[in-house]
Amino acid sequence: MEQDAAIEAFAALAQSSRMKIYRLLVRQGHDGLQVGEISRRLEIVPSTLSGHMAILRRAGLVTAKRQQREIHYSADLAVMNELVGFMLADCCNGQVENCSEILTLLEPGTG
Amino acid sequence: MEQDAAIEAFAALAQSSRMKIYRLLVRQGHDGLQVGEISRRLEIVPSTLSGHMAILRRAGLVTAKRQQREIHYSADLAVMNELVGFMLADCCNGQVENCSEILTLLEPGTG
DNA sequence: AAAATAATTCGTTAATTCGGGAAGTGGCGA
DNA sequence: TCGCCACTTCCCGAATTAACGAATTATTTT
Repeated sequence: MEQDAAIEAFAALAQSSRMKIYRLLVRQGHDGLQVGEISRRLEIVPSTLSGHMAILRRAGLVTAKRQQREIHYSADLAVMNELVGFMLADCCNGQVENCSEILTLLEPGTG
Repeated sequence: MEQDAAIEAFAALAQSSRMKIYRLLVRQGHDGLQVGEISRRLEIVPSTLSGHMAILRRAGLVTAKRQQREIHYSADLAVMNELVGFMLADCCNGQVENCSEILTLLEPGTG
């Protein structure tokens, strides 16, 4: 992951509606949701929502798949991993023993 | 972690200079760096840098400690953990077996 | 007490972001 | 093929964000 990609991902998540969308898709799992359903659940008008989806898509955080008339979006969790790896790379100059915090970090399902 | 806090953290990192600052501090480990040193290394003028440090500080991503005349900043890695936990909470409706991706995620030092 | 150094706050300007209505695409059923 | 439905693109005003010089606050040195 490059810095520009990381910034794009963070910027995508640094907005109330988009964070709700992403977290909703994370909860939905692999199947995801179609745009209309997201629109109804989060009460975001289609044009606005479409813009948000494009931003999340460009950031790589979600993927789109057309099914008949609808477009299904789902969260790509791997990008979150890359993001964290990038941000914490070479922590404590690689002397991880000086930095035990990081070892206990990042256990899934904590939040 | 609340949504507003998460947004504040992401917004703080969604900016080129601030991401460089944060990653620099992550590499420096517990001791951190003083503002003047960050200013020299990243070539950011003091007033601009000060604003960036305040944003990172308010987001909880870094902590400041005065030592004589200088102020030392260091990264607080725990917040990154909370952030990821919050974003991925209830992944796949809690059925983690449907969502094995997350289990292989987030191994430190990957990036 | 005055000068020097470290960092922050203030004020201005330029650029970016956000939300949503109107209009445009593309796929599907009658 | 005509219309409908799901979604996207275009456009706009309003609000937010970014950078930096000048002035300010806080701490140390002489």
